[in-house]
Amino acid sequence: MRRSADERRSEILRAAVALFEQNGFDATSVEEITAKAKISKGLAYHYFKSKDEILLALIGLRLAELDDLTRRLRAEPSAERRLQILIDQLLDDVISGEKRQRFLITTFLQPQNNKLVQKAMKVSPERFESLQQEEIRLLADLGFKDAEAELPLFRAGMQGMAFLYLLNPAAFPLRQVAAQFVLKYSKKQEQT
Amino acid sequence: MRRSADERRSEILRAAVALFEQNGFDATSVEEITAKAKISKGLAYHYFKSKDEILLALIGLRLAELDDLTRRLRAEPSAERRLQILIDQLLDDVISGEKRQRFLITTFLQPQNNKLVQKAMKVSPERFESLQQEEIRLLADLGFKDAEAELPLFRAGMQGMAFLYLLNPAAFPLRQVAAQFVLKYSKKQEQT
Amino acid sequence: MRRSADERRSEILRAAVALFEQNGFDATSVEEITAKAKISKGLAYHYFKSKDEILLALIGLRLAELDDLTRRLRAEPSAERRLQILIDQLLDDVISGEKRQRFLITTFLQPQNNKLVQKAMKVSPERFESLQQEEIRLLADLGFKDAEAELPLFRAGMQGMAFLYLLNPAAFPLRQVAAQFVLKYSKKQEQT
Amino acid sequence: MRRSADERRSEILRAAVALFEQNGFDATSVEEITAKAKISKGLAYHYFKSKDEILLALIGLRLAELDDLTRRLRAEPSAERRLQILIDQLLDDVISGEKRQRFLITTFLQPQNNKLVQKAMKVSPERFESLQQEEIRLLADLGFKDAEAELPLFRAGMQGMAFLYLLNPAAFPLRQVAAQFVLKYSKKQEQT
DNA sequence: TATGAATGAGCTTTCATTCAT
DNA sequence: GATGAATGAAAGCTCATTCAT
Repeated sequence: MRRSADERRSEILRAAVALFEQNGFDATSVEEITAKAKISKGLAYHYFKSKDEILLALIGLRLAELDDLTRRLRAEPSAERRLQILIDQLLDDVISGEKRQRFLITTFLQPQNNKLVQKAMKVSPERFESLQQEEIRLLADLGFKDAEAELPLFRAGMQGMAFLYLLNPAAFPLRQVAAQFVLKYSKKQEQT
Repeated sequence: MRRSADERRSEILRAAVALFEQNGFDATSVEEITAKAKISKGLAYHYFKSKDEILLALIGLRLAELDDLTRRLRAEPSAERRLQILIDQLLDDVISGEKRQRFLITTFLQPQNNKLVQKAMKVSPERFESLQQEEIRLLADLGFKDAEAELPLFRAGMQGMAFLYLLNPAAFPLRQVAAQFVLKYSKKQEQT
Repeated sequence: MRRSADERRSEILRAAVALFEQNGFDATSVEEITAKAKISKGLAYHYFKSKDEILLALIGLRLAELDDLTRRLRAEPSAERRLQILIDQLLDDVISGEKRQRFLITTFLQPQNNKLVQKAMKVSPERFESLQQEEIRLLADLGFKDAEAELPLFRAGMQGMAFLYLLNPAAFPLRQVAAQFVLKYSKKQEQT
Repeated sequence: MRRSADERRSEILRAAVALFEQNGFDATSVEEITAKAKISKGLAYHYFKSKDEILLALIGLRLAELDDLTRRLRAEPSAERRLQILIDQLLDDVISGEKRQRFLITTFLQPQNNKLVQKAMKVSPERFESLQQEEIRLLADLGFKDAEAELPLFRAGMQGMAFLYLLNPAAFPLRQVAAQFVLKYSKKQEQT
């Protein structure tokens, strides 16, 4: 069955990510991926130079999604609504994409993946810069005088919620905590 | 060379943790561990039923350290100083034990380790309960009317700082952010 | 060197059976099998899921040979000649295939192989039924009024000869005893 | 706990035989044997030079039992009762000692055990000779003119019954067939 | 006698990758 | 493009045996 190269690549990536999420990168064999994608092993190596390249492509796809978030933040004038966009994105990533998020986090944290991760991030470094600018603008618009200084703490709160939920979803009331978080940062305007 | 059982176990664990931190659990072979511990492969299996059991022992050791933290919190009357204890512990874990912390986090997050992690945590479940009680007491003493409700957000901030530092130490000014964090929570007394 | 899948499977089985006969299943390593078949170790696992599966295939091949015997019995009208067919088969199995027979017997008798043997026999259970029917018909045609009741004793005699020969070929005059056995069962017509 | 050497040896052998019967010789480790016998591994090697020596001792014990059978046959004047003694012994060996019998047969048949078996039988070769004399005498007394010529067929019947029962106890009505066998050989007096 | 720490060779199995077809 | 046969290295684990204590 002839398909376009892009279609093929997508099929392989779709199969791979499902298996990586479930069993981890190391515990997933190329054989399993190709079986799930219903292609031969040889063909997978036609499209990807190695198993690592598959992971690389996966990370790339994920990072590309950040651009969309940045764009949406740029387009929204209201600071409150921008804060809500960020929170909604977090909730969606972490609740709908629970397994994927766990997989990405562990991939990024494992030192043996360092080179790979560096490689993936080098593709478009301005990506992170743009998002950060949006976050700073948000904090400034929310009333923080030194928004840049506030950013790390803001991010820590965000990532911390995500992390604790992923660690034990049943034990962490993510939606509720997220609402508290929004409240805390919305009120900031009148303070500081 | 004959050694006592405890000594040997420790040597193996010491070698294992160093390698796990550096290359990850999967990428570390039992052969490498025993080479580093300067013993034969067979002997490792004399002391640990499997490679997984080595990891289990390692996690157990780490969790046991929590008890010490809880004890120190209990013993300290001043809320401000208790907050500082928590922060210092965090800084120490994450700066001095950067690699180890990364290793533990990824171990806990990877779904393929679920059973293992469950097993390790079952050993002493009251451990987490006690620490949580201390954290709630701290927040209450810091002036939070509903300390229990505040806990998740507090923890999110703490874990988020640790996480962002581990993700990219050079890009996250941990000490500085931690200071901000302390400030924010110390002031709470007069608010809410 | 590329070969067809069937060819390869046969090569592996041929090598395996020779080694199993000589040294036993447990004492034969997959490495030895693949060395003898002049292929890599990995390839054996491409064709057989496990070492056990190789044994399973071997047993299957052997059991399939029973069908041929049943067919030949069915086709022969004379009872005397049918008795001779059975005896000839026994002599052939046990004299030409001495080692193989010893290997099969021990494989079937060892309790640790129980599951394997059950699995191998489940493939075609009617096989044994058909052969048994032929044996009963033979005994009936040889003059036994209750052929079904006679069958176990008949079989015991047959198997006993085989067994004693295999136990110590030099000490058991199989051909001669087989001739006595034939004589005894041929005369039955006039008796009982 | 100090015990006599003989007691110790017996304990080890008892443990070993139970495990060998269940899992086979190869699949039983010395560790398992010593655990079952509640002694240390070192001690087992104090009493037996090797794992093979344990098997050797086991076979020796079994062969020694033959002497008792021979003695009982010698002491009994009635041929019918002697036949019954043989049959009873067979039934007992094979029904009560089903697993053990299976283990012994496979041990004797496996070519890799040849040297071991030879060694075990060399201890007292006259043992087999004596029993054989008794069997010949029995057949003669039962009315066979050429008892010596009849012996192989007689033995084949005996061993065949044992073998078929061990192969599949549920499918072979041993007691009933044994009764038929006795009948057949008892009547011989008037024939031939 | 008695222990169990220690070894080292060997086992089955997996797997990323290559390549003839 | 597409297949799957083929490789070889390495992994986790077992085990008979030895030996210091």
